Formats: sequence, C-alpha cells, structure tokens
Amino acid sequence: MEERFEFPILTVDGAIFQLVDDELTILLIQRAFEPFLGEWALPGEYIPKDRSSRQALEHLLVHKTGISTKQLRIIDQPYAFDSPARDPRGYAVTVMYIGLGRGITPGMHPHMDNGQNPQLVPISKLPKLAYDHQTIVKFALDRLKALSLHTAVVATLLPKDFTFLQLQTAYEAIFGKTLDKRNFRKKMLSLQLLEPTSAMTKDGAHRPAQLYRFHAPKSTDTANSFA
Amino acid sequence: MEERFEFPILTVDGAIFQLVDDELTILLIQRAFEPFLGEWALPGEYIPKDRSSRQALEHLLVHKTGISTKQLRIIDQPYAFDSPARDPRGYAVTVMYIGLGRGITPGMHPHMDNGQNPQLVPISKLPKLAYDHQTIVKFALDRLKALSLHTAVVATLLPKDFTFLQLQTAYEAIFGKTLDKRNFRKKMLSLQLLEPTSAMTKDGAHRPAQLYRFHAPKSTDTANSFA
DNA sequence: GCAAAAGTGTTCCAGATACACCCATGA
DNA sequence: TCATGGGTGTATCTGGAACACTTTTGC
Repeated sequence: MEERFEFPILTVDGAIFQLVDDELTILLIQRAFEPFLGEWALPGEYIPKDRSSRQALEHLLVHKTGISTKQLRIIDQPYAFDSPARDPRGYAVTVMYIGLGRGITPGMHPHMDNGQNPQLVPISKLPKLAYDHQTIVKFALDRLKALSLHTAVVATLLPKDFTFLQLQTAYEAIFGKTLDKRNFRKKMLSLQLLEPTSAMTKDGAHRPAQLYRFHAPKSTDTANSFA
Repeated sequence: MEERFEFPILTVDGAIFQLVDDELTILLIQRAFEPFLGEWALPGEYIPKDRSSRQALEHLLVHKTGISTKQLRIIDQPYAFDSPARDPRGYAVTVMYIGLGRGITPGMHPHMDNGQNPQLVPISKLPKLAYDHQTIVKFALDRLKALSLHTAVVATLLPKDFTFLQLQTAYEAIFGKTLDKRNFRKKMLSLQLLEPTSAMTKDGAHRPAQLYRFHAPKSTDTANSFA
C-alpha cells in the first residue's frame, strides 16, 4: 500500500464520529509504519487513480479500520488541506471527509486486512495525533457543531425513532456542555426537522415519552454534488 | 501545459474577486482548448509535482491571466471539490482558493504566456461557466459574504485608508443590496477591526470625511496554517 | 410514596432592523 | 443657495439564555 507516486500526492482522511455511552468519539488508528510509528492518527490513505476520494475513503475504512460502511453516513462535502507530505518527495494535498456512524465497531469487518488497532476514542480524551491531525480534528468538530445547529446531521448518530432526551444527550456530547431542556426543545422544534411518531416509549419507571424522528431530508444545504 | 498524468489529477482553481466601479467582479478566462472550448471558466491549472497548490495558483494567475500577485491577497483556506475530470482518464480533485484583489488588471503582466482572454466580470452578469464552476463561484461568494461579517477580508478590496462610504459601498457590492448607513456604521465599529487615522478627506464639494483603516491583523480565524 | 424521566412558559437581554434630520464644503 | 456626501440616536423586533414546577409511570 505504501506505493510511490510521481505526481502530487493526494490522500484522503476520515473524521468519523460516533456516540458511545453518551460520549462523542472519533475513529483513530495507531500507525504501524513510519513516519509517526506507534502514534494515533485519523484513518487515511493514498487515493489510487481508479477511485474517487469518496470511494477511497470507504475502501480504507473497511480495510484499515474494519468498520461497516452500512452504518455510516459521510457528509458529502470534502475539505482540502495542503498537508505536510507523508512521502518526503513531492507535495501532498489531503482531502478530509466528515462521517457519522451508529453501531459501528472497529475491527469487526471480515475484509479488514491492514488493521492498525482501530479504536473509537472519546474526543474529551484525544491523544496526541500524528501529522496535523490535531488541527484537522478540530476543524471537523467545529464543522459538526455548526451543521448540528441547523441541519439533521445528528440523525445518523441516533436510532430512527428517539426521545427528546436522547436527542439532547447527543447534542450535549457534541457541544461538550449541558443544555437547558426547555430551550433545547423549543429550538429543535423551531428547526422543523422533527416529526412526532405515533408511538411512545414505555421502558422504565417513569412517564412515557413521545418518540420523534427526523423528516426525510428535503434539501441538504451541505450538498455539493459534483459529478 | 496539457500534460498527461498517471495518477489522480489534482488541479487548482482561483476565485479572484475585485471591485470595479463599485461592483464586485470575478476573474474569468475564456477557454482556448477543449473541453469547453470558448466557454468562460475560473482560471485553473494542473498542480505540478514540484509546487504546492498555493504556488501553482500564483503561477497560473501570472501566466494565464497576466495579473500581478502583488495586489492580491489569497485567503489561506483551500476547499476541495471532487471535480469532473478535465482529462477523461482518471479521477480529479480540485483545490479552490478565494482571492481578493485591488488594482489588478488582467493581461498586463509581462510573464503572461498563455493568456485566454482574462476578464473581470461583474458577478451580477455571470455568463454560463464551464465544468462545475458555477457552483464553485457560488460557494466562494457565500464564503466571502460569511467572512466579511466578522473579519477584515474586505481590507484587500480597498485602499489602505478609506471612508465609511467606501467601506459601505464595498459591502453593498458583496451582498448585492443596499445597507442602512447608521446601522452599518454601528456594526462595523462594534467589530473593532477599524481605527480612525489622523487624516480627513478633502476631495469634493461636501463635508470632509474621517479616514479609517483596518487594524493590523491580530488573529485570522480563517487561518489554517499547514506546513 | 418515591424515584426517574416527561413535559411545559415567562422574563430578560443582546443584537439586528427601521427610520429622518442637520452639517460642512465647493461650486 | 444648492448639491453632495458626512455624520448622528431612538424605538422596535427577534432570537437566545436563564430559570422551577407538575405529570406519569414502575417499583
């Protein structure tokens, strides 16, 4: 996989988030090669000529982190970073995607063939990262926050139907702070992204809760749909 | 210049804005080759292996549009687009930069060697563009608007010292609508990006105006400084 | 009856918008 | 004196933030 390129190097990195125990985590690998041997990093890969950056990302996620892309939604807007070259010869650009998962388990995919200790690491406990990945993670997290404020991106982190408490917990994980229940409810409803289902929870020693779901997406303002 | 690449194609495009007669314009070229022969497009180029995307951009601006990069400020945050390949073989990624100019004149640089009718075209009169450049321009313009609201990007479009009217005219050109003088003044001052100079204009048949300038930039929150 | 989550309104503040008149100068 | 741009303040609206109690259920 560590091929040599003659022309500018193009790599793709994924910032894949998931909720684990009401905490926001990000998918990292531990590098098995130089440079940065042993350090934590975002899963990334060179983009081969016969794949789009998007396809390369999905391929590397399966093969290097062993997750299933079925349970993953990748936000269709890549960001570019002039990156410090991995290969000392030549110049590199990294294309970064943000992804959101639910129920993904690193290392469980049968096609993983190059796994490098993939783990879901809480963002509150981020280790030192290789390359400029620290900055890239910060960028991705800021972007996730901004999108959460006016789109339905959070949907992918939750089950199809959910209670307001579950939804609020997800937002609290993303923003890293507690939110007021009444204000949160008002704001979410004002976004008009939610619709109540006909069902209620009946799961515990407490009052049942109305279940909600996100509307089918009408317009994703993050879309960027190039051929 | 139309070399052939074996590996994923990496190109750079520039969305270069400038004020002309109180109108916001963008630098376009008219393609001299297939595909899209004769159509208008953003100036763009393959990135050769020995240059960064940023360097390639500056090079192509001089050589293809004949402007001087002295009078240009390029916003240091590239955006990536999975782009339709220029070369039918292989896959392409475009890195887009936003730039702001003042006093640049297409075609005037002595090193222009491959000029393709470069023009500053008012964004209110955008022609149909090649590739997906229509979408890229929209993206760049939205970004420029967003940045204008809380940073000093507009500084590059203006002389060092300027009156409030000049500043307001620049904002009106960017947003494509008229603004209230008093509210504009209040908002600009609240941003704390301006400082009055000791000078006043004395240029016409009207009351002299206080001249302002932007502070030296302290923190550019758009910065993204990778090696 | 008590623990645990569900549900619900009002007040306050800050920032944005709407809006109209007098001032200084050159011609 | 008039045309031109310079300069100023107040009322209103809107969205966000702060804040506490009652309801329903299982045990």
